[in-house]
Amino acid sequence: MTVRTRFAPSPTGYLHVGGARTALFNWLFARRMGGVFILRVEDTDEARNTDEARQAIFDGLGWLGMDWDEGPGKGGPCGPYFQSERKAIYDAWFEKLRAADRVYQDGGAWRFRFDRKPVTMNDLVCGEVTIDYRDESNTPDMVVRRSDGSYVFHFVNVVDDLEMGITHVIRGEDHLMNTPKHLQLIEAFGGTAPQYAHIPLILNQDGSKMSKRDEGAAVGDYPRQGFLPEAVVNFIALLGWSSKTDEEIFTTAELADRFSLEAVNRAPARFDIEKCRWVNQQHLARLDAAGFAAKAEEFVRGAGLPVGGDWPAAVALVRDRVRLLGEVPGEVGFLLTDRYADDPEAVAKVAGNPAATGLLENLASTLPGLPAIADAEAAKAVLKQIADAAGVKPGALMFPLRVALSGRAHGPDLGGMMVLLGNARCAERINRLVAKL
RNA sequence: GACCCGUUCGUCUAUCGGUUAGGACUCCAGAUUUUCAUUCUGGCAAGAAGGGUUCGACUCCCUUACGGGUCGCCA
Repeated sequence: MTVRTRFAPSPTGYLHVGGARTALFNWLFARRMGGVFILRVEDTDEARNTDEARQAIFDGLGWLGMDWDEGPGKGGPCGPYFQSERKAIYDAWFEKLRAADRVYQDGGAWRFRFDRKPVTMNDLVCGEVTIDYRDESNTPDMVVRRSDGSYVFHFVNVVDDLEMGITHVIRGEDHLMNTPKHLQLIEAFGGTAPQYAHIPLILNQDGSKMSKRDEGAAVGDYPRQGFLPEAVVNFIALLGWSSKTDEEIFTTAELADRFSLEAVNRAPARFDIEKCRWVNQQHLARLDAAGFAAKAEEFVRGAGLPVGGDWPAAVALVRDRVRLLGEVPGEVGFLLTDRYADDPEAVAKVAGNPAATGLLENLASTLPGLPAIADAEAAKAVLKQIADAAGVKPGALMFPLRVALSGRAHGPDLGGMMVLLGNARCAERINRLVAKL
């Protein structure tokens, strides 16, 4: 029997990291088992559904690289995959319940009559859990159909899992107490229950429940900041799952190769955006030069910077200085354009050092007459020559020069900067700074 | 409140009765670097508490505490 899993979000907000991780575990499990991953949109709450939310789900899953085998835009033998289009199916299943006298009307709504007995589930993550339905006060008969004729979550969720042949339901722990209800419905239908795996929730750094407003909560925010989808997938996989080895950086394919429900933890995990950034840096570091440049280019252009001929060299010079691609424009800007802002603090520091001006002037007047600086070694030689002439160490010239060339106190290798900028441009920038001193 | 699930460094985690309790993020120190970043080396830091069971418990059992979840004509 082939494994069939599903992600069944309701389009009522943005795609949340918690939801993304639920989707990921379903996707990973299906891929690992050579099964089928289904996307089903649970849009039964007309009042709260929005088109933006629906689109956010598609965009988010697409960006993260989770492709679905059946679902919206893809079709499949169990469609339609929007619950809002499955009314006839639900009506038919509801009739079964009525014929079996398992529902009764209450205030216009229909309630499902629970079997008053202990219900035991065997959860793949939580183990054996029993809820006693003899205690009616704790387990009142549930509404399955509203007075307006529409069906509630429990009903449609169970019907669709049955209709779609779902073999494994992997969902958040907030559904654990719903499972015996679903088991009772399945029994009433005479169906075969899927296996359940309830995964722990994701909490904020402070242990509170993660909500949509918290930092890092919205999957849609990640692309803009320059996270790589594989890095985000890697990081959220590590929230509640472990490879049981010391390795933690995995490609999505590697995760799909190693994933198992047995290795899923039972305790909720806190979300640490710092570590997420570190994971992103690790994935960035694994990109080859061309790959990194291509991804960075998008952000650099987005920041309104020109991507010129020296772009590959410029990006190579700064690539290991960033954890997010969104940081690249700020790092390379001065290499791509002459129009960048000087850091007033850095300039003030240079101005406070009287010896710096003379050094810079000497360098600026020497540079144009020199052959083009070919590499960092050559650059150092030039600086040493100027410094020696003034009887100081090269270090005395380096900070002022860095500020002159980049407008900032910190940056990439100074020699590399000089090579990229060229003698003439270096001289211009030095003169420009000297004029400000 | 009732009913469930959980509890190892600040955080993510390894350990499936016998370990100096390991790794990673963060932080600190050192090396490299003109600077910052990167990289490398080293360091700080944990079994919630109390009872059992056992030759031996982080690991099994019980109690308490704490955390989370669920108790809708939301999903």
